[in-house]
Amino acid sequence: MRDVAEHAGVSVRTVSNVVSGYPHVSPATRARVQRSLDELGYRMDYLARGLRSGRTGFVALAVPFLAEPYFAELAQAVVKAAARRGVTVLIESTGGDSEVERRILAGGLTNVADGVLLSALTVPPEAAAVQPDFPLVLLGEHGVGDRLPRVGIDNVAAARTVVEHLLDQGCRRIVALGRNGSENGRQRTEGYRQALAAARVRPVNWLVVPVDDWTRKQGYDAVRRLLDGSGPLPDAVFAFNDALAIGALRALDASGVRVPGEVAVASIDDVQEAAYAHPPLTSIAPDLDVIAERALTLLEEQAASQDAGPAGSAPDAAPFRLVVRESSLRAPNAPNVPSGREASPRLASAGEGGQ
Amino acid sequence: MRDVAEHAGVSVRTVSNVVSGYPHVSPATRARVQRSLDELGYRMDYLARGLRSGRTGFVALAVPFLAEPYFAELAQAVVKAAARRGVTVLIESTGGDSEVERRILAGGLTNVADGVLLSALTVPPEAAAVQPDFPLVLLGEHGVGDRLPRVGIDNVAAARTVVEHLLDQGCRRIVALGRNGSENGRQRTEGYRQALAAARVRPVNWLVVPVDDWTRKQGYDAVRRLLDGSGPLPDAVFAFNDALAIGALRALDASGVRVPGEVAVASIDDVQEAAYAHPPLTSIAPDLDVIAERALTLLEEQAASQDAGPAGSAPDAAPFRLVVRESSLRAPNAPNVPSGREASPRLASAGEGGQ
DNA sequence: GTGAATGTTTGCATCGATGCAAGAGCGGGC
DNA sequence: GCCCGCTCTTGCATCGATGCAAACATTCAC
Repeated sequence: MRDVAEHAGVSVRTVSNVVSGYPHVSPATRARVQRSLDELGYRMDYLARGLRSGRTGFVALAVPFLAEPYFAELAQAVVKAAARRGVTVLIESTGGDSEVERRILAGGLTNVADGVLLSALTVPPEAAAVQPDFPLVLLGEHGVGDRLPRVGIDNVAAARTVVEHLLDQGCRRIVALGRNGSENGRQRTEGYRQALAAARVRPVNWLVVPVDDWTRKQGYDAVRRLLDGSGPLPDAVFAFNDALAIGALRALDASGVRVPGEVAVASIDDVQEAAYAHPPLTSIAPDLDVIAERALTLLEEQAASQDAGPAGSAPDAAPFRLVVRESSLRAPNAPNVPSGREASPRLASAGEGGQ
Repeated sequence: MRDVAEHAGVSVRTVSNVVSGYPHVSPATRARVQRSLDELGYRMDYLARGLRSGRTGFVALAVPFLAEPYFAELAQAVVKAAARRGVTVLIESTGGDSEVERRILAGGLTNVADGVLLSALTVPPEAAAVQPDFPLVLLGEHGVGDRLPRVGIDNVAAARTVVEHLLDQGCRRIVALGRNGSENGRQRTEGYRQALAAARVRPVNWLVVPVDDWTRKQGYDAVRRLLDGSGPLPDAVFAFNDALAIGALRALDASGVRVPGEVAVASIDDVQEAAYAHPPLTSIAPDLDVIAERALTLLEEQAASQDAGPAGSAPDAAPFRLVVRESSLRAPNAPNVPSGREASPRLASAGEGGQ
């Protein structure tokens, strides 16, 4: 910048004024500086700006596994929303390592980012208890410390919606696939329970199958074990996310079980892959755009407020929709076409998120 | 840091020495400073360090679409490799916008990252012509400016390997699905041509189907059109990436065409989804770990060399493997199990990358 | 006891930008 | 003719860390 100033014959400060769009610069000077800027190929050093001004224009997003489609699509939505605000997203993949997550909660990304969005598998309670001194919003995870602001769908309601749909299809022996140590898993189990209880399903038909993590492989293995077991077959599988459902579908197919004829399948996430599954997968579609938008807004509000740290959480949940596809239709007369979010509007009933 | 220095009764410089692990600090002092560090909850300001030292510890990775599984898995591999070196990855999603890519090539991420990894859909020739003044490595894209260093598989060889495999299975009317404006598309088409020519397939059976982009939807639509057309059915589809293949599989299934019985399908990428497709998809698996590792090494070398900019490219290609699954086996006697990379070693023949 | 060698600590300048407030130039009102 | 107010431009200090080299302390050899 000093070079540019010399080249244009003005002070460093004036160059800064031109670059940052300060209004009181004469057109002549502005033009001359601009020319020098171009000629010398000046590039702003964002670090220096960040150091002086305290704001970097970065927002950090930490997710457990970038290669998991749900998180990739979430990241994409955040990047898109951030671009609209002129903000660059710095993505970090924690690998689900709670040590890394702890480090982030402890402020490991402060100074380099104006705010942090954390999508943790499980927020350790003791970490959730402390009040961070930087803008922070949790994505998805919920319920542990309501002290931390959070954006996500109502997991209980989402699970209940899926199970109610399966009940509507005449299923009575529904497996809940995916309980693990996570809070999300607990809540989705709870939604499953509520739906069954409301429908007065006999307790002998309540089946909760645990898994280690929410991957295709775990879904495949769990269903394989289920089919090899001695108990009566279920007539539906409610998978806690699409990856588990995809694995379940493959296992059912491998065992020659017809879907949805013998077993209906539905889950939560509605990743792109779901519409191309075999058969196309019924799933809950969280509104990722709204989630991303709201999360960034919360960060901005925190940054603007004096105390800088996360304030009391706004507890309203993000909206979601149930996207019904062939995998859960017991009387399959729907066309066997991949139906995206807009492709089958008549089949998509509104979710109950947002309240 | 100043606060810590006062609290511990030492100079700022000594605190810096402790933090950065400078060897000549007496144990007593080190302990005292460390205690103050913990007590005051000191956090390093990476911006300031980066400003002073010129190295930030960040590497930028720009990909077109994070939500595309291939790029998500590539990003995951880069993050993992970077973590081993104590480097943090800053991921940017360009949205395939060539304007954004141009901005990155022009140095939009310099100063904030020590190096840039760019996975561009199409590198504009005029942008590839200039010599960047910062460490830069291209991922995947290839052939335009051999001046820019690049890491990726040999697309021609990969495509040839797939088509040879389909020919081995007895296929003679093979569709190449995925030509578009990209250099990658051109090269994969070339590999297809080479394989057919070597096998003396009659020109009437050479079918190249263009698409707009390499997505499931484009694959679905293109195959739909193909099946609705009047020409004789192909007996194999070689899709240029897994997304196209997944779309193709769905279209074939929707039309009641048996895979691999009537039409074999194979492609390139071997994303996790491929092993769970219906039927499990034969695909070329590029060694993403090697690609990521090599790309970071190239960045380091550039950073170490005096001229700082990318030097002449090391033109050796990254290794890949052909992972054979059910979708391409004309006599399907393989178990209908999702076979991951390690799951079916006997079926996986070595690729010819790396030479 | 003296000088050298090694080990430990410190001060100062600096990276590149911006916040702040003052200085320079100029036209108009009374 | 003087002062006020406005526009445009500038100098200086500063953000938080590190490079450099000097200063100080301690030990050792002769």
